[in-house]
Amino acid sequence: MVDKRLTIQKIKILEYLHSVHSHPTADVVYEAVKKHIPNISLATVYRNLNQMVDSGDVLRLEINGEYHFDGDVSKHLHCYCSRCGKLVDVFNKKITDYAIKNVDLPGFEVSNVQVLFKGLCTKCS
Amino acid sequence: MVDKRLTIQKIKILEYLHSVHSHPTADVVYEAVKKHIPNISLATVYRNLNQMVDSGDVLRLEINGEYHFDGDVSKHLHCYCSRCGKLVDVFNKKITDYAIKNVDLPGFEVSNVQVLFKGLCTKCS
DNA sequence: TATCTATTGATAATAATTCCTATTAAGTGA
DNA sequence: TCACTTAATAGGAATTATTATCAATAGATA
Repeated sequence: MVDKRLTIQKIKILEYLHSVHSHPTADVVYEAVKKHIPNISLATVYRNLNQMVDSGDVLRLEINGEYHFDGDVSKHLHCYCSRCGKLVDVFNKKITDYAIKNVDLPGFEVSNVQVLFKGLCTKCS
Repeated sequence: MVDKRLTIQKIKILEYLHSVHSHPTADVVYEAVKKHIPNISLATVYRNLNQMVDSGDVLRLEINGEYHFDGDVSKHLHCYCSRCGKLVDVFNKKITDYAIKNVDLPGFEVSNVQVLFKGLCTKCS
């Protein structure tokens, strides 16, 4: 019995996400994967990205009304420049660990913490 | 010389945001303010909400592809139930303070930290 | 290799947000 | 108080990211 099939589309999408640290939007992923699978559909990209988010293999961030996808699901934070739009990773396990340890939400079962620093990057400030 | 005018629309929008803790979407704000200003336009609500976000008088959260607005701009965290969609405030200054103190981003000027806990609420888990 | 059915490609549909423009009304100064 | 300037509004059209639909295709299993 099969209920999830491994297709070239899925492989190439995940491969691309693992090869970059740029937090691409679905459209950017689409353009990149198109180089390997010229007739891939944008719907397929969205469909698979959402599936990967649901299964926990990909992270989805919402910035400025758009979804950004991240192939790195290890605990890390993000930093966003409000002026130029640059979005970068921040590896600081201390902060997420501290947050989870101290949050104290009786009954609430935390599965994920998202931390986003907004401000101005070196070039823009 | 005037460059920002205080209109009834703005006043009612802000009044509404200050009266609730439900993190309404633009549409919900629109329906609420309509009770006071029946012919207010949805575009006006969006225009003013965005203006308030830019000026720092209102907070904007992105959850599930929608903007949610929060009239409380004091430092606090948010907690979101992935199943029922409930979004609640978490007042825990320790965590944001710790995050800002420990983030260590040379050159980056942090103006705001957003912390979102995702998981299952008491009823849903 | 034949079969089953999950997945795809193409495109239509949806929905949140922004844009456009004639009209209205805040704020200012006479 | 009143007229004037122009920022802001109402209403609706336009835009755009994302999702739904469905016949055709291609993974997995035996």
